[in-house]
Amino acid sequence: MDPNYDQESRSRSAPTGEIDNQPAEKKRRLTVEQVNMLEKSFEEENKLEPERKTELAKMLGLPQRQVAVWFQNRKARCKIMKIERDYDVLKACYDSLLAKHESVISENEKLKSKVFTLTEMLLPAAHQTQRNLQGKLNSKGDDETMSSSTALVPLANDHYFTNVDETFGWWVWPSNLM
Amino acid sequence: MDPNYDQESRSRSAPTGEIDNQPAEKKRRLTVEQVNMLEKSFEEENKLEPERKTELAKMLGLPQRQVAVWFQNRKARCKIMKIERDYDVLKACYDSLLAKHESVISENEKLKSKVFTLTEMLLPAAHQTQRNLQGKLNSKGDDETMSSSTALVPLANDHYFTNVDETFGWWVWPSNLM
DNA sequence: TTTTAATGTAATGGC
DNA sequence: GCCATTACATTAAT
Repeated sequence: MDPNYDQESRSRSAPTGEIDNQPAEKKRRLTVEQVNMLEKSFEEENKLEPERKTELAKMLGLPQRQVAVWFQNRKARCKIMKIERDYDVLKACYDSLLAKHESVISENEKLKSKVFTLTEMLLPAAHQTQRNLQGKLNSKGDDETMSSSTALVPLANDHYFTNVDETFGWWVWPSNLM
Repeated sequence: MDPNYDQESRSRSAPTGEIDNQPAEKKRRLTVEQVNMLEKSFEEENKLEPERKTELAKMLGLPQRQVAVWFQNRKARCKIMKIERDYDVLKACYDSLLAKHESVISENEKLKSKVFTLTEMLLPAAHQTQRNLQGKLNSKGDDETMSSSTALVPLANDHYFTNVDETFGWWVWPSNLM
């Protein structure tokens, strides 16, 4: 499945070679063993102390300079990988929050509807109270024509429910209902 | 300010062997003029057709290969810059949404409180209805000890208001209030 | 098969 | 030592 590119074909200089003996050649590509060891070492400790560098270089048969370069490049790679991970994490958070937000919005709508319903349910009581008061004041009542939409209490509508705090700002509750 | 390198190519024979004939040694860095021109050209057109490549190379005194490589690297840089920009944009969106979310949550709390208040306001009416029913059933009423928290209707609490749909699921509205 | 875009990796030089 | 830059290699896609 995976193309087994052998590690020997690319690296012309021997793995044991200290410094490339070929003058004009640039050596490329470390062997998989070298990379594995470097990777393992990097995982253990991101920072490369001079001592470790020397040790690694000797173990891998590489110039210290190359080991140091490898670590630097590895760190750089690490950094951009981090950026990508951060993006993915943030994206997930965003999506999650968005879902939650929509859920709350939905709940909000239901609550508004509920408040509306409850308010309408309170209208007869308010009406009753009002009628009682009126009955006491002028002992004359005609209430048959008064529907909820023409009640003394203004009919609640969407506008009133837009700002929750003001929903009942305009109305004083009858004392017998408080 | 900038070290003026000559633009003659370097490069030795590569395994894949490109057109490399100049024996000149390692010259890295391009001059600012070269970079400026490449940059300008890149802004105009991200894609590098062979013709443009030839023209640019001639204009800059660089091997075509080097121009091509520069464009490749420039694209790569472009990409990671894009990732960073995307992150920033997403972050801003997230913060904005979070603020909105919290605002809605706050409104939600107020609505719940409102529903709670309205429900309590409805209790006397419900109580009254219940008392009337009881009066008809057993003609015996003691209601003085009945506070809102011990009303026949369960007292609404936070739990009941957590899920809006169930807020009144447990209670049947008295027919005279519907 | 040839070319190239995209990606990965090694190396250089400046600060 | 960290960083951006340059260069080369490799793989996928055409």
